[in-house]
Amino acid sequence: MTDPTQVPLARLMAMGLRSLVDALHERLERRGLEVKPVYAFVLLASRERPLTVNDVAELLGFTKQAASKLAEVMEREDYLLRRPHPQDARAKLLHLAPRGQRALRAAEDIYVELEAEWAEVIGKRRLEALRSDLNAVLRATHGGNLPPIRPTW
Amino acid sequence: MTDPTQVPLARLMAMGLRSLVDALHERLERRGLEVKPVYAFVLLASRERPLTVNDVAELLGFTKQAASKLAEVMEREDYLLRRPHPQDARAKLLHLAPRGQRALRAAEDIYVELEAEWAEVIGKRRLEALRSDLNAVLRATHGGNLPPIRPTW
DNA sequence: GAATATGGTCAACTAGATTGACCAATAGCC
DNA sequence: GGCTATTGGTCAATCTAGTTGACCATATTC
Repeated sequence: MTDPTQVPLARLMAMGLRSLVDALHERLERRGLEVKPVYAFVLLASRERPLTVNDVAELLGFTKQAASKLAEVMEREDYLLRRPHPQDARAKLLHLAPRGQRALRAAEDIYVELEAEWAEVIGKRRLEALRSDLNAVLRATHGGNLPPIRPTW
Repeated sequence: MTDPTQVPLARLMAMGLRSLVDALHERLERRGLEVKPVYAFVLLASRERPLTVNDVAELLGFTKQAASKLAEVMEREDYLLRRPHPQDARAKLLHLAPRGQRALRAAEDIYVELEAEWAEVIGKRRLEALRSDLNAVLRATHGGNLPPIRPTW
């Protein structure tokens, strides 16, 4: 059975998140990039294609108003560029601006570093297992989708 | 090498956390316990011995003022009981009040359920691996200790 | 026993979210 | 076609969970 005095699973997740986010942003800052944690999630999710404001709201798990504000700030700070959606005149696509591109590449670099450091402790195989297991569990418990990022606190 | 288009590790952690916290609190609420996520972490950490206000601050990763406020609210809502520390007249020990005891037991029950559900997807062995791998990585990257719980956002 | 550090609280403030009202454009439907 | 409902986005006001800063009482150090 599960030992009830173990560290709770949610706490492990929380600490893992905290640890990764802190390390990422420490190293981003050393490269002169002072982005807030939430920026990095948005940039990383914009790799394949530009997101809409609503995509951001869903991704992060907050209201579209809050997502709209965030997009505005990130545009003002030159991470994003709001441009009209070619197919839908209501929507806007959040393209990566030059600084956003740079921050994204830096974040990707740093993730490679961080994952290497994790692999040094538990090994490459176990790290990949961790990744794929989490993916599997999350999709299984959320009808094939991924849940929002922001923790309910 | 690491596929750069994969879901970022921090995002997996964030979603895992979110998923567990949401599920826990949904089920706590169904049992008539309307606690905030942060309460559960404090209660679970109080299992072995009562914490001080400063312990709570360290555990969660915020200021002692904020921890003090939290303790006050949790006392007012009958989850905790602030009592003088027998060895140190400055400090207070946060004992579990009756409702806190109940909430703690409920949370433990629900964690058993949730972990069983995760195990259904990835298996018991992999779940234990996940737990021990996270533990190992966190301790290794934090000088043997565990980092705070609250994500920097 | 003086100086410093630690545990805790009070008060004022702030950042980052929320709710609610609203407009413009699209989609569904008869 | 044209009416209605839905969707994408923003503005404004508000709320809340945290912060910073000042402070007191007790412990610790030398």
